[in-house]
Amino acid sequence: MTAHSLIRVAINVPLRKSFDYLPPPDGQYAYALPGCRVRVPFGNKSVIGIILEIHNRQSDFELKAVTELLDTEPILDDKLLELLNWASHYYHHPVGEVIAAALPAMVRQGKDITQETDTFWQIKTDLRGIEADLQRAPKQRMLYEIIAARHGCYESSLKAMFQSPQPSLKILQKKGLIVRSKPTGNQQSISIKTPDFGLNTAQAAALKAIISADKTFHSHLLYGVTGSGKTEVYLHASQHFLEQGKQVLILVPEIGLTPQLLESFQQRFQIGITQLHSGLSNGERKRAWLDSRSGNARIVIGTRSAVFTPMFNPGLIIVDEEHDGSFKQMEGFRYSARDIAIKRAAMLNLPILLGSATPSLESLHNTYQSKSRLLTLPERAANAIHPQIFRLDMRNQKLEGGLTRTTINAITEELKQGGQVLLFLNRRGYAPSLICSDCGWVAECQRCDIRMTVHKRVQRLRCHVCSHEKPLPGQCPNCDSHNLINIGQGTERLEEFLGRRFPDTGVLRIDRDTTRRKNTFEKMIRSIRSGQQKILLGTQMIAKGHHFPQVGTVIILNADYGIYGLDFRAQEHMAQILTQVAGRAGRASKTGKVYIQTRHPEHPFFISLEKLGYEQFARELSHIRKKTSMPPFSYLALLRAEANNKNLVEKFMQYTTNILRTIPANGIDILGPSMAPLERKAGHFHMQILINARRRQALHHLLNQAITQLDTSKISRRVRWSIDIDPYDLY
DNA sequence: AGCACGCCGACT
DNA sequence: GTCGGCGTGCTC
Repeated sequence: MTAHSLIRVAINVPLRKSFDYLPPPDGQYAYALPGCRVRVPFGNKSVIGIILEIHNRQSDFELKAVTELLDTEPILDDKLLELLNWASHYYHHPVGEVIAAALPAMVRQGKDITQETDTFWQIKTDLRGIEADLQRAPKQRMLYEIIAARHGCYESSLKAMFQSPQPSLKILQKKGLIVRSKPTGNQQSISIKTPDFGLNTAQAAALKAIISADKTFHSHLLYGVTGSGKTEVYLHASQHFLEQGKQVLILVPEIGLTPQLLESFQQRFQIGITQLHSGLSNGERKRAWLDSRSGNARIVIGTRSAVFTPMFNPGLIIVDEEHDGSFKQMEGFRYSARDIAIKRAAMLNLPILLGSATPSLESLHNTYQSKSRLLTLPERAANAIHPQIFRLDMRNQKLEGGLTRTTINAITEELKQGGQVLLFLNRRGYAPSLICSDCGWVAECQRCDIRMTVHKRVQRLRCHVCSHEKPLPGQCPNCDSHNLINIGQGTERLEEFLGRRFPDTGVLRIDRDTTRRKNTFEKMIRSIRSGQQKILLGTQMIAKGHHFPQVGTVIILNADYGIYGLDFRAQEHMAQILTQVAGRAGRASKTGKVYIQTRHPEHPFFISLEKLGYEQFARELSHIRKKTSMPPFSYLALLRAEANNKNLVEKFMQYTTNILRTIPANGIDILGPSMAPLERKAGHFHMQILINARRRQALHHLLNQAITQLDTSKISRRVRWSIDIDPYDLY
């Protein structure tokens, strides 16, 4: 480093640039490296930034000096920094904000990250003779056994495996069974608890493909229906890398919805497993982050933002339920954790495993293009009995509680046989609209262009867009009539109806309203498995990856979204939901039944999906996308803008469109500007421009130029605008 | 974003 | 007279 070196710093502000500083005044300078945190003067305050680069280029600014260097070694290694830089460019999002998204709050705020001294526990006495002591204390016994099996263990690893191990450890220490000590060095060796399950031919082939080139980038799409044994492949593949002393990163859509995956890993590997998800406190998140970074945690399982977790020695990345929309961040820095995971694997030269029973068209397309390898797990023989599917015409039918006669008979029949019934309705609340039968008044949100949903139990009207709510009126606010009627079906109303219609049967509703409190979802899942409730109903939540072995009949109430849906992904989504939900029906012993209520029973959508099965149907959808030049055959960017003044948004959008149209570009369609499908949201007017490009390169080139102009324009400061690369939906 | 500066309206 | 509204500019 020369004396002229400047320090380029990323700061968490929405500006698409970084800032140069002079080295800190004292000898800390020598340690200043990319990836270290610094405290710097910024405007008239002091903020934390991350060093991006040390360089000796000229600067046009009157530079200030770094106040303080906070780390003596980088907290983000070069590879991770490179990934974050790439993401910043790819998503056209300010680096400072991208880096901020990758750091736990405490690290971002400049808190000390030296790991608090981690107690290392070892076995002092053999269990012989005192077994009785631990007979009544299963937790202590488990802790003891883990410490014994691993020849000693860090307390932090135990914390990652158990709720709060400290009290039990104290007691074990008092009993003289364990002792604090120095690490012996071989605690990294893994212990595999559950005996190895054999793999079937397809699983073994998949495993072989994954580990055959275990030190180079390869993308694998593991395609298999629920129960085909994907988890077993994850476990074996992980084992291969763990045995080499490497770490495994596992991304899941929502940790609360996939507790079995975590359980499987915890049961199989007596090794540091750490979780990263929204339910953690700031302290816990920092701890998990540090454990992954130090290599103390060997398996890291987390949601979206865990894709940025630093790792000491990464060996494999797994993305479970890769098609799931929750991997896409929908606001602020709008990234796809799945896509970034693929990029990260490529940069680190590691294999990546994407798993799904209903892969996204993008991932399937990658396999057709040989960018990814398709590993198919056929159904196990026991599950090969496909459910019977019945499409029920809702037209000209007398509906009871939104259900056709046939549907109700099907429920009665299943209950008679002692099985469970699962009803899928993607609408929470009691009824999606409230209208006055005398004057035609409709309950609408004052701040959004949408009808308010009736929530009967809490006696309130709620807006599902902006969460605005108000008391349920007793009479029409317009004409004082008492004839207010609920229109349509929500899960709450369906629950009420089913409770009345089947009074002797337990009914369980699972949606965001009934699972709001922590852990209720898991409790409900357990309760379903125990068979207490015979009728289950819920939204999307119940469609995600759970085995309910006693469910014999599945009923889908609003399948028509897949036909009417304006969104270009509507059919793909509905096909995924139908396939996943239908996969819940029936197990080895008897054929399951799936009833789909629709107004278009003869629509090709249903016929093709049923006839072709998911994979072939996905190919058909892919042809349509190709014809219409939509992803994965084109690349999209959505430029959105909002303001409380409609006029202003329109002016900004016109200005932006002019910029976009004057930049020469090949193979690019600019659609819009148009009002967003929901013109008014929470009192703000929304507009958007859709940019559809044949080539990614051209799209980025266009955006870079347009953004430069927008960033320097006055009007852009008066609206909130953002760019969404590879948007998940067009809303 | 967050903050300061600055220039016009309705208050003690 | 001045408190405060938000339009404008700037952050190395």
